[in-house]
Amino acid sequence: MSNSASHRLPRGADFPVDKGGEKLADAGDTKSRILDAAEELFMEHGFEATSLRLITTAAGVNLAAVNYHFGSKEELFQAVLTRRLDPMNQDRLNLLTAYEAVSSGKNGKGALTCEQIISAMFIPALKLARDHEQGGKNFLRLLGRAYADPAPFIREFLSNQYAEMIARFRAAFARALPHLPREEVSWRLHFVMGALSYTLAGTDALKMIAQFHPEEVDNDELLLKRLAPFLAAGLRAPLQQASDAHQWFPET
Amino acid sequence: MSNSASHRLPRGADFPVDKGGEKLADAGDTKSRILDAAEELFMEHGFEATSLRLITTAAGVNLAAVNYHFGSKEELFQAVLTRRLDPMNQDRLNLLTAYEAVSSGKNGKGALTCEQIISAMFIPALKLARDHEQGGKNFLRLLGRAYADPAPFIREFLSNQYAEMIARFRAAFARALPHLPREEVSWRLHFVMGALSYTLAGTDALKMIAQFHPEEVDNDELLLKRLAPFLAAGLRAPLQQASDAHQWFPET
DNA sequence: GCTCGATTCAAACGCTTGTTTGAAACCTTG
DNA sequence: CAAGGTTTCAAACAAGCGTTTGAATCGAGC
Repeated sequence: MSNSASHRLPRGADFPVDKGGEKLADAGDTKSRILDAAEELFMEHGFEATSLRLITTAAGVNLAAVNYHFGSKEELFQAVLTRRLDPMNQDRLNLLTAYEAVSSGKNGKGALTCEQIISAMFIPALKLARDHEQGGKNFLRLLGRAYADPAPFIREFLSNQYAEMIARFRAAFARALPHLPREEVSWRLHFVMGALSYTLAGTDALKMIAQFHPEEVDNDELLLKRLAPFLAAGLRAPLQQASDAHQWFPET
Repeated sequence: MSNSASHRLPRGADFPVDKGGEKLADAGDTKSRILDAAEELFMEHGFEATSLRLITTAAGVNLAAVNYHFGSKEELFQAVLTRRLDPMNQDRLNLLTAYEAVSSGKNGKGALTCEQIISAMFIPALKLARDHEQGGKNFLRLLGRAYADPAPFIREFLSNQYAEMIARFRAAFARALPHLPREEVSWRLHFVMGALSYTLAGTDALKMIAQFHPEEVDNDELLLKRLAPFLAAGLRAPLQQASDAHQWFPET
C-alpha cells in the first residue's frame, strides 16, 4: 500500500527502461510492437490525431502498456523519434569527420566541397530510405512532419537532437563557402534542411504537383539524387547584393 | 416544428453564406472575428490541438457560432485558408500572365527567366508578409504548416486550391529550362514549393538553426530575398547524369 | 514449489472534444 | 407596433481522450 512498489512507474526517471537487459527489440517485444505501430500511425495521422487506443490495438497490446512502458503519449512519441534519429545523426557526424580527415590529409586547409557535405547529410538518410522491410521510410516521413509540428515539446526535442549536428555542418559549410557571410551560410543551411525535410515528408504533397510514375514516387532514393544537385547549386549561388534586390522584388 | 425552418443549417449547401449581402467582413462581424481568432490559434497550435472553445473564447463569441456560421470545424479551417489563399494564388496567376505578355512582345518565343517566374510566385506571398496590422504573416505560417499536415481533408483542399497555379507555373518553368526533361522540371518545382512553404512556416524552426538577430527573424521579406536567389541557382543546376550519381551516393 | 518482482489485463476515472438543441434576443420589414 | 426571419445564448449531448487502478498472470531464482 505504501509507495515503495517500484513497478508502477512513480513518474521519475526509473522506468523499466530496458531494465530487462541489453537485448534490443525482440520484434515480438511489447515495447517494439508499440514503437512500430506508433511510427506508422503517427506518420499517417499526426501526433494529436493518433489515439493511444488506435496504437495499442494495431500493436495487439493492452491500452495501459504505453503508459507502463513509456510513461506518457508524449514520451512515446519521443521514443519513436529517438530510436532512429539518434543513430542517423551520429552517422552524419561520423561521415563528416571521415571526409574531413581525408581532405585535411590532401591539403593543409581541410575544406570540403558542398557536394561532400551534402553527401554526409543525405547518405545516412538514404540508408534509412533503403531500409525496406523495416519502417525506415515511414520514419523519414514522420520526421519530415515532426519538423513542421507546432507542439512545443516536439520542437524542443528536435532542437536538442539536432543541435550538435547543425553546429558541425554549419562550420563545414562556412569553410566550403568562405566568400559568404556567416549569416548567409546559416540561412542557406536552413533552406537545405527545409527542402530535405519537406521532400522526405512527401508522398501526398507529391500528388499535388506530380502526376507521373506513381510507382516511382515511392522511391526516396531517386528523390534524394535529384534534390542533392539542386541544393548544391543553390548553396553556391552568388551572394545577392542589396543593390540587386529590386531585380526580384520591386519596392512599391 | 417542421423541418421547414431554414435557419438551422440543414447540413446542405444553403448556409447563411454571406446571405446577409455582399458586404465583406465588418471587422466586428462575428464571422470575421472567428476567422481572425482561428487563423492565429490554428497557426499556433495546429488544427487538431486547437479546440472550438479556445477559438470562440478568443473571438468573444458563443461556442455555437462556429457551427452556425461555418457548419463544422473542418469547414472553418478551410474558410480560414480560402480567405487569403484564393486571392494570393490569383495574384500569382495574374503576375505570371503579365510577365508573359511583356516577354512575348519582345521576342517571338515568350520564355521567361527563372527569376521572373520565381518573382511571380514570391511577390504575392511577400505582399501578404508585408501586410502588417492584418494577420498576413500569421496566415503564411499557417499555410506552411497546412502543407505538412497529414489530415486528408486538408491535403485534398490544398490540392484543389493549387492545381491551376501549379500547372501554369510548371509550364512556365518548362519553357524557361528547355534543356531539362519535363520530369526533372516537375521535381525542381516541387523543391521550390517545398523550400518556400517550409521557410514561411518558420519562426520556431529557425531557432533550431539560427541564433542570430531574434528581432530580424520575424522579417519574412528578408527571408524571401535570400531564398529566391538560392532557388534560382538550384533550378539552373546542370542535369545530373546517371553516370555521375556515384559522385553523390556511393553504391556501397 | 513457492515467492516476489515484472508485466498484462479489463475496467473505470475525470475531463475535453465537436456538435446539437430550444429558447431568448435582435433587427429588419411591412 | 407586430411579424418573422436571423443571430446569439446557455446548456446539454454522446463520444473519445490520456491516464490510473487493482487484480490477474507470468517467469525466473532460491
